[in-house]
Amino acid sequence: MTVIGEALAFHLGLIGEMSAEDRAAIVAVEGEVRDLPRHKDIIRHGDRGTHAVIVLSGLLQRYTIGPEGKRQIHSFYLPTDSPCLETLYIDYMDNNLGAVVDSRIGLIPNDKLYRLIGEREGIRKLIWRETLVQAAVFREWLMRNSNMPAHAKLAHFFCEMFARARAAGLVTENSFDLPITQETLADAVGLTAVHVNRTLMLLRDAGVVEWRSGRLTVKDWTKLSETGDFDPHYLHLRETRGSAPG
Amino acid sequence: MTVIGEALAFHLGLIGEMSAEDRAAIVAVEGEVRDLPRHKDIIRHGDRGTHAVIVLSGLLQRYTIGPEGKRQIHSFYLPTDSPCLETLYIDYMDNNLGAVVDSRIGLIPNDKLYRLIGEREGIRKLIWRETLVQAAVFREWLMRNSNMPAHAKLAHFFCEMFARARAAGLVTENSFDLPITQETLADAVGLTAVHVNRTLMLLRDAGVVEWRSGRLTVKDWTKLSETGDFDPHYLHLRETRGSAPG
DNA sequence: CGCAGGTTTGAACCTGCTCAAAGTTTGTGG
DNA sequence: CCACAAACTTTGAGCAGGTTCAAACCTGCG
Repeated sequence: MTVIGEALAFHLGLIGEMSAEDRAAIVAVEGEVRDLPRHKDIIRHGDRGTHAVIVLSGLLQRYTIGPEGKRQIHSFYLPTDSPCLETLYIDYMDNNLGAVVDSRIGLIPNDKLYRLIGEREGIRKLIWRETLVQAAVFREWLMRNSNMPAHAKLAHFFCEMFARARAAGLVTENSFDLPITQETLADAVGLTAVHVNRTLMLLRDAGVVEWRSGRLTVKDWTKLSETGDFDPHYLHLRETRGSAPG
Repeated sequence: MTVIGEALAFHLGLIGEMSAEDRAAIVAVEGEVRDLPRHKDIIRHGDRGTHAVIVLSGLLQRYTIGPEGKRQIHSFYLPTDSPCLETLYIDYMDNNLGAVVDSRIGLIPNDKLYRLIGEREGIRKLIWRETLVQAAVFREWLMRNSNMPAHAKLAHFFCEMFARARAAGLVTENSFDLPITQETLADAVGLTAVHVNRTLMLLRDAGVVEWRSGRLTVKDWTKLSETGDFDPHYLHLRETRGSAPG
């Protein structure tokens, strides 16, 4: 039983059923634990992925840099999230993965996962499913960033992060760590830092959310999810009621 | 050997190597061929996917409808494309799949694919890979719709469709069928039909593309791909030179 | 205590939106 | 093969949400 295996089993358990045997097999997975300082990348555009990554603490981001230096963030990864399962069957990366703040990650050699996938159908299903859920999240971000006005974008974003944090057991008292800057948030939702700032003040004044020193508190979930037109289905969590706090 | 199996084998062959045995197994796959009239959906939000879909002729679109009736298109599917491979391991759909114009599709029962996936590692890899490539496309659309000005969005969109059409062997004389309306295009790139129209005229006047009666002709690939800052890597095509015409 | 990174503010600007109407093309029935 | 309707494209003019650039203001940290 390893920290990494433990985290992976926990995470996969959030999106599907797992037999005791499968769980045991996953929990036994070993890998390298590594500390990743803030702003450092672990995977770069063009790399050939050889390891799966799992977040143990901190926060990671997946992003690309556009031609005029514009950064588009594709997703954030909370502790127990595992980006890069896609490296299993994609030859080389078309985006970057880096640490938003000092983080601790686990690296699992793809070989180990290939073996599990080949031997255990249940695990194969779960890992495959995990990659599909991530695709669903990308689609939702596409919808959000293409079609929503600024205040709805922010609300939707907060809802997603809250729902995921909650499922991962990271929420206490309706708040959780979201250690990103307004600039970073702007790069995620496709707005300017300035405009994010102004919009944020509206949400704050409306008593919907509080966001200070890297910790987000949801003051009024109903208003927040209505503002962001948030429907957690796309996260395909087993416990979909995970969307409402309580 | 069936039309459906044939098409699927061809499509998977575009993104990875396939052994002769695997090819034979795929080509033998049977399914139901069905005609889908324009604007009719084959899969709806909330459905439980039981079949994989493969486009035989026409054009499909994947989309969601927002709260104010706004439609976001997530992707278009050209002949031989196969949306919905994800239904294999996702319980229910979080989006719709419908026909843009009268189309002919193949329906493959998931059971048949489960068997192939379980028995043949090569096929498993290819199908999984296909679902991952689609995720990469969603990420690219996210980037495009979040960060690019109108003219670049259109150019990028045309580049992608052209590159994919070309890989699928649908391009002749630098042109291919793109039977969508400006309204539909607007819903894909996150603009208004009016603004799409105006932007289109600029590209046309600049001699970059011609788009008339549902057929797109690329007049100047270099200018087009520069305008759209298009890099075909994310399509993960085996023949990535598929991006340049000629 | 002072600095660096992050947040807040202001004011002018511009891209893309809205609404509404006029053209044009496509398809259908007579 | 024409006539008509429906669908799609084009045009205009005013408007607004979000951007830009620049400066001031916090806040946490060494």
